[in-house]
Amino acid sequence: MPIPAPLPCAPETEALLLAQAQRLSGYTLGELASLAGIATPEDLKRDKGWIGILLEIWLGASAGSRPEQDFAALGVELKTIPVDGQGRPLETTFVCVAPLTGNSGVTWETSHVRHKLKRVLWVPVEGERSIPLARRRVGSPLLWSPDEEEDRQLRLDWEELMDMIVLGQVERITARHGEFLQLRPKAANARALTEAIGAQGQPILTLPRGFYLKKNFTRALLERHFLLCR
DNA sequence: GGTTGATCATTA
DNA sequence: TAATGATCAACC
Repeated sequence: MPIPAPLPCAPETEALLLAQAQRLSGYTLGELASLAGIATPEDLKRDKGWIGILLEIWLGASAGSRPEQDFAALGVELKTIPVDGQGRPLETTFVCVAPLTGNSGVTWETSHVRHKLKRVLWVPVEGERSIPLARRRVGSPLLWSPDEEEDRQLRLDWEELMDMIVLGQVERITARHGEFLQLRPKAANARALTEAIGAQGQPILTLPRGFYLKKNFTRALLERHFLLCR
């Protein structure tokens, strides 16, 4: 097997993207970092997005901040997901920031959540903290779109959460709302505030929130893939 | 502050 | 021990 090289730019087709991702499975993060010429941090405490950046480099996604999907021309979003030894997710998955104002007329069909999740390249990575970061291995990738059932599950949670936001109940939302999609803070710290709608319809300042996929959702999605591979 | 990339660490 | 609420870094 030839040693792989990072893609210099976004692949032109889904098939090429998937093929490159498949080439990476089995390699450790230390190997991929070294081959890409970047240093591996001791741990992720101060580099929480490092694995995501590393995989973006290898798959030819434009690194850094971008407004749209990782592979805009393909309409594909890249998500690395930390998993345990059984391939089960260790963390929830951030989807996008939740709009807390200006939501009149927004529907599930036109929502950022649905758009982001329309097509996702999932790349599982060993995530147990007992494994040194450099020795964690990349797993086999999955190019996924929500099926009817998954779309319905997400829509029901999204509608519940958005109703609360629109009705000025954002500060009453906890991570317990939603079976598969939850709303949680997404901020630099507790001092970062953004505008939202208060209980009396007045503007308030509150913590920015993000939509996250709960582990039961991503676990099922990865399991479905695993079953199809046997 | 807001976007991207997420995981940390305290609590229940 | 798992999940919630909090936080870290880079770029703009």
